[in-house]
Amino acid sequence: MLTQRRADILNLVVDEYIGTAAPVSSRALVDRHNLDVSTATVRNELAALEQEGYITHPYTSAGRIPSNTGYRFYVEELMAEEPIGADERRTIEHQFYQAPPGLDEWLQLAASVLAAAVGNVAVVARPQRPVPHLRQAQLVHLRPGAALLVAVLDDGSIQERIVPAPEDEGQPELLARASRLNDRLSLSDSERIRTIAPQFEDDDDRRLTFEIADLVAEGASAAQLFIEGIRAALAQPEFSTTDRMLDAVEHLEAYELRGALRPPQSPDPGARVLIGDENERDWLRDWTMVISRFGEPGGAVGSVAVLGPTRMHYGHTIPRVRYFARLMTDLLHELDG
Amino acid sequence: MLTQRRADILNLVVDEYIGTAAPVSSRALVDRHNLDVSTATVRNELAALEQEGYITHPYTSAGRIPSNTGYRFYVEELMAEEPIGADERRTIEHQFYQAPPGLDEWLQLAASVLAAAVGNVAVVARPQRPVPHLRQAQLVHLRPGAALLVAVLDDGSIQERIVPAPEDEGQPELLARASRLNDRLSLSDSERIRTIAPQFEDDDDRRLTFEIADLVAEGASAAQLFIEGIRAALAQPEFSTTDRMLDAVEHLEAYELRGALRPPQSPDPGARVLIGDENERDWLRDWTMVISRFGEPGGAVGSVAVLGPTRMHYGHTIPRVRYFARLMTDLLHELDG
DNA sequence: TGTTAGCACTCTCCCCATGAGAGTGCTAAT
DNA sequence: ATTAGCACTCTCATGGGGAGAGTGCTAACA
Repeated sequence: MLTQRRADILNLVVDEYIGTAAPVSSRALVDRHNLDVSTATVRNELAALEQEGYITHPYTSAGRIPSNTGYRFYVEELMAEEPIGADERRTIEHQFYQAPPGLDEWLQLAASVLAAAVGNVAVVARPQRPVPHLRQAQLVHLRPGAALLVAVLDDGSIQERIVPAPEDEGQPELLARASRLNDRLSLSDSERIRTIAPQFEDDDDRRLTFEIADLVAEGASAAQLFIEGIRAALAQPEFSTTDRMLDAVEHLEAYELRGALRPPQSPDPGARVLIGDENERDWLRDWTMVISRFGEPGGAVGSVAVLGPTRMHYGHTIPRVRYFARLMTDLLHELDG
Repeated sequence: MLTQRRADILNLVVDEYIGTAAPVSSRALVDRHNLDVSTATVRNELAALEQEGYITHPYTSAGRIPSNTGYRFYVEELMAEEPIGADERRTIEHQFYQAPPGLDEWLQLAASVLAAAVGNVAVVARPQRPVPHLRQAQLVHLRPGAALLVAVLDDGSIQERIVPAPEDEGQPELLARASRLNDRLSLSDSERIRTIAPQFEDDDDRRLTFEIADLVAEGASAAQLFIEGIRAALAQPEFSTTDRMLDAVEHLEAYELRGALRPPQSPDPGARVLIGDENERDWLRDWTMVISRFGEPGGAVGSVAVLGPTRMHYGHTIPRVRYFARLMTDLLHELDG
């Protein structure tokens, strides 16, 4: 365990490094935080902290930089959380009540406001149920022999597909068909829909039922992501060379991020912090991800996450990720009545 | 007008510069294209071409670089188009027939295949009608007092919104309402829907009709964009400094690109090429945009575009943009029967 | 035993001079 | 009209040098 003074110094080193992005010297610590010991004493403590693995040296004679272990200790024991002031809260919530109401609008807004608040990449994943159920299916006549099948699921998402339809049926017949199907299939998951299908006498009904089962199953696959703040994140000194920037750009897109976030099982009240190699993906080795799940247990669950360099303003970012997750939970409630 | 030889030399300069991204010297021209004149002669011609504004000098004694006028002349008079081979065509089309059928899937695929084919940013805009019409509206019961209003438009897009509903109505009543509304509103544009609204006796019907008119109007606003190939474009020497890369990243997002593409009026058979300051947006000053519209006149019209540095492989890019526009037109036909 | 002043040592980074190399423009000859 | 020849210009890579920032260590001190 670290002595009090050592912990204090580690705290200062991390704070300083987060602020300046430059290796921290003993002089800087003493001068800027009026410690009542000399730089030599601080140097001794720094050497000890390095010994124990909390900080490193880029080269023999530069200042100290926190290691991943250092960051982890900082996040768990030292960090002072920067609370969200009433003003900030009001400004943010105001934007949501001014925006046109609607889940997608709000998710988009959340991503961009959060990104602006933390100056890093913000990712918001649309809430999903692990097993979505059909709320209602609809058949829209397109032309003889083809219709648009639209399925509204219970997590609020809409799936669509063009399907073959009986040549001689127009909109009225399709409406009748849809209501016949809805009577039997409404509120079922795709598995159940598939088991019901064979019970339909009519060939077309049966075929359409399988199509509906497919659509419902699709609803459980990839969640839609809202990504913002790439430009701000890339402006940081960590990406000062073009190749690092290219690497980042390559990975900061929906497909890759979906993999990094992974499907949420259930909401969690706090925020998980994954620092550097605590992330599974290789390309995230130099990144930190702060992630929180929102929604109701048993209901649709989404994610709010912030991605940035390991040198991240943790005390600022973590409470804000938590706050946005809570906010989204509240907004979901509002939609559900 | 340029003499034949001068035009030939300009052609070579542009080809060479497109290939190497380095200023072209008289020596390089003579050696690599076994001209039967000396470098001195070529230098005289280059000086003349510079006089007439087709090429420039980065500094006193470097090779020549095409100017925007040079590129324009090249595109209109000199460029050899690189036709799309049967193999390439087959590979591309194969991907579309392998993909799950559906407009969005195809648009996404088009963006990513085109981006890979030209090594630059590809943007595909979802087809829209200038004045969309309602195909069918649907009301899905969410909870007492609220329903999801879903509108399917005649360009295949789906708009949704949560709306208040009479407290005591369940799904059956809402279905009846929807079919009542559809009978009157189907195939109307938002303007007409608004004029029909007052004819409804029932207050809720009237209110819902206005909501539907809103949704249909929204369908005419921002087109959905599919953007791919950012990473490839940024890897080019034009973006060799981080600030240029940051600039590019900042602008290469849906909101900005929508402005740059502007809503299409009607399909065009060819491809428009906008070089450097021929673009309206300031940030596109160093970019070239090759754009083509697809769809049927009078129907929904979308866009296929490629964005890259003015030093772009025009002979390769232009036919491919044209080809993808034709391909998308064909695929639209397939969806419409 | 913990703290501190002092100092030698190390490493980076910026600056600048330098020289090679690439290319042009011009002139005079063909 | 073309070309050889040459002076001239500008870039870019290289390396040396010096300033600056910081450390680690030692020896003195409370």
